[in-house]
Amino acid sequence: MRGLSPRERKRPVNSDGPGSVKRPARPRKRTLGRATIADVASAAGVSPMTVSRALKDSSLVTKELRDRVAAAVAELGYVPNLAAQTLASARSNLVGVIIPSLSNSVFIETLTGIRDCLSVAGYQIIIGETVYSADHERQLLSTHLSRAIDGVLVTGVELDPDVKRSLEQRSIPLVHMFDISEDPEALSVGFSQWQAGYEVGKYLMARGYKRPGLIAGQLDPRSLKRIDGYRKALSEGGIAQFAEILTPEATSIALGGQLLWRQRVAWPDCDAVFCVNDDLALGALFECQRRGVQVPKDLAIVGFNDLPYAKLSVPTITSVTTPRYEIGFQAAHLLLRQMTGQPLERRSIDLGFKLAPRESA
Amino acid sequence: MRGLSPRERKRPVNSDGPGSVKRPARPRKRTLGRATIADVASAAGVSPMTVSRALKDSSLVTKELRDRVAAAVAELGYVPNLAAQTLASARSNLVGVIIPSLSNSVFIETLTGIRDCLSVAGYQIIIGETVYSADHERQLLSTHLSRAIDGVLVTGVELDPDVKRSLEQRSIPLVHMFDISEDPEALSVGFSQWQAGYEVGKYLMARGYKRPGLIAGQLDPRSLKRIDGYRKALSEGGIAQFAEILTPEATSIALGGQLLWRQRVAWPDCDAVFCVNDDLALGALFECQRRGVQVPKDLAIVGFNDLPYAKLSVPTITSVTTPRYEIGFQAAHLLLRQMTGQPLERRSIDLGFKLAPRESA
DNA sequence: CTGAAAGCGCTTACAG
DNA sequence: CTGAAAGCGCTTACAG
Repeated sequence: MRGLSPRERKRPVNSDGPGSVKRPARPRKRTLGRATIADVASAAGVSPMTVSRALKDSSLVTKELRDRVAAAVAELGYVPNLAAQTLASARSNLVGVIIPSLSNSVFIETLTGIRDCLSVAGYQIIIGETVYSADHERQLLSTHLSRAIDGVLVTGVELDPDVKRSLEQRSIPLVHMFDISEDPEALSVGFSQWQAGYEVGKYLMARGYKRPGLIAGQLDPRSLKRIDGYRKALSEGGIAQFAEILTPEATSIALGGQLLWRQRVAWPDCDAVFCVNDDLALGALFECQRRGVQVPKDLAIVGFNDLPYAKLSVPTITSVTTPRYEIGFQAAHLLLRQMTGQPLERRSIDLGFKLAPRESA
Repeated sequence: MRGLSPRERKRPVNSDGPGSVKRPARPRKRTLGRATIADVASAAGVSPMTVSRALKDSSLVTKELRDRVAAAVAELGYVPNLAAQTLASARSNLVGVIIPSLSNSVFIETLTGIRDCLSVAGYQIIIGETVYSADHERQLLSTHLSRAIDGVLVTGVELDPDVKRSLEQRSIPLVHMFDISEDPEALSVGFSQWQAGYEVGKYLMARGYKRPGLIAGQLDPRSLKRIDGYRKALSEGGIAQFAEILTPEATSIALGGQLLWRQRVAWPDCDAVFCVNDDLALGALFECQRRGVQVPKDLAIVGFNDLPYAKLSVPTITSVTTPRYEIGFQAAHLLLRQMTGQPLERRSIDLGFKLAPRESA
């Protein structure tokens, strides 16, 4: 300790003087026994502030003190208390991420992108699943607010007005993902869902399919936009009546099979189906295989998102490749710039999508 | 406010007396403008403690005050600051969950089970992905420690000794998931991975397959145990040499196809393959279909975990159903009891597994 | 049932 | 470059 007298841990001492009328409460120990910054400080023979600085930005502290601090940290197994840090600095280094569902693997890569971008900047993420419910979303945001998040990433461009207000009120930066906001003020990273649906429709028409149908579950805003774009393309191709099965049920491979068959029964003359996501498409493909419907000869199938199995199934599934990882990464990057007050080149980033023609259509 | 004089927000006032030598620092505002418990208190005409109590356990406060507090909370849009709560109470209401990977959908249901159990008890979870690396796991735990987690749920029964020590040191409850610990002290919820592999081997032998092989990626401890059990069953059936392709590569549907073919080339006489998980099995099935290998006639396929597609693919995939949701729920429940100091009926819970014979084997 | 005081473990904002 | 003081927004532990 190089002759430096270690400082005492400062705690008010109960010097109950003779003049005191009421007996003041004794100082109470409420500590957990974990090493604190004060422990490190006294072990290193410096002030807590020096420890704090050495830990944050070592360039502010001389090498000698820095080394002493490092040694003390290692020796005591000191782990900073982020609750205290958050309270004192009013920064949590926490970013809230709101996604519809973890079971929809579409969002997993996005989470990875977010994490890859944010972790190097020292941020952690807390994930909230809305389960496609606005109520849940509101609830989640409130929880996130109580954790004092520094920013939020939310799936979709539509947001509950109350939620929006409380974020603005606290000036918590927000970036939308998976779609492009119409609001010029809003930050968003994604692609045009409508356009993607439109191009699927155009593609099927161009391939010569005469009677394309559609199956969809979930019916979240993004699916609805794809459906809308798809319809537009069909109308432009002269198709007036849509052969669609829509249901609010949660999407799944199993649901794909069910919807496909309902669709077949209702419109046996359809020669193609757009499944608004790949899980539905895979389920539809399995159902066709089981029922002896040849894909694409009897029925063409198009999925959406290009999940890993789309290029591996037999036949491979025509789908739309979406930049899921990139959406997460870029959205996080944009949020980072906003949180740190850096200038933004643009407020919305359209990452596009890509139709991937394969064997099924 | 019913004639009650709202209390002033107590902040030290700069009464710089004439006797003072140095000018004391002015009190500094560092607040964010968000309503605090003190704001609610003065709006409701009560003390902060009453607000705190009304919010936590309303039975401690008279209905009248409770209502006044509720009104003030609503009016001010008060959201409690969990960082302050954590710091003051030394409880974070945060549970750390360590899983290998979010992209492996096996763990998603487990997360749901955990959340379902913990959320009603008022706990939030923070997820850490180890990416199957012990280093990452150590790092994650350290981050979780700095967030002052009240408990941890970790995948697998093996744990870095350092990590274990620092958890014990802080007496943070820990429950292992997905396997049964041999350590009688440890808490664990899962099933016997070894036994599951063993039964797959027995099943294939019983079905008359003469030359069963195996493909595996990842090679995490649980896969290795399954492999081990599988080998044991084969040995007992008189098979001395194993037709296996093992690789540490991350598991995926695509990898399943590759490994299957390598396995075929190396051992063309194999009549069955155990794929240590369903993704490998699905990839293997696709590869067979593409290569014209009939399943199960030419080659039987068994997967593991019984993911949704296993019962939907054509042919359906024989697999082992694992209680993933239940593991999460029960593990969380056990952790909850441990965290709240309730007695434990048993320290390890074997939830079992179930072989699901289907078309592929 | 209610409240005043002190403390949780950090950092901000100063001062030197 | 370093440190002493005060404060962040809650709760604990008392006292009445």
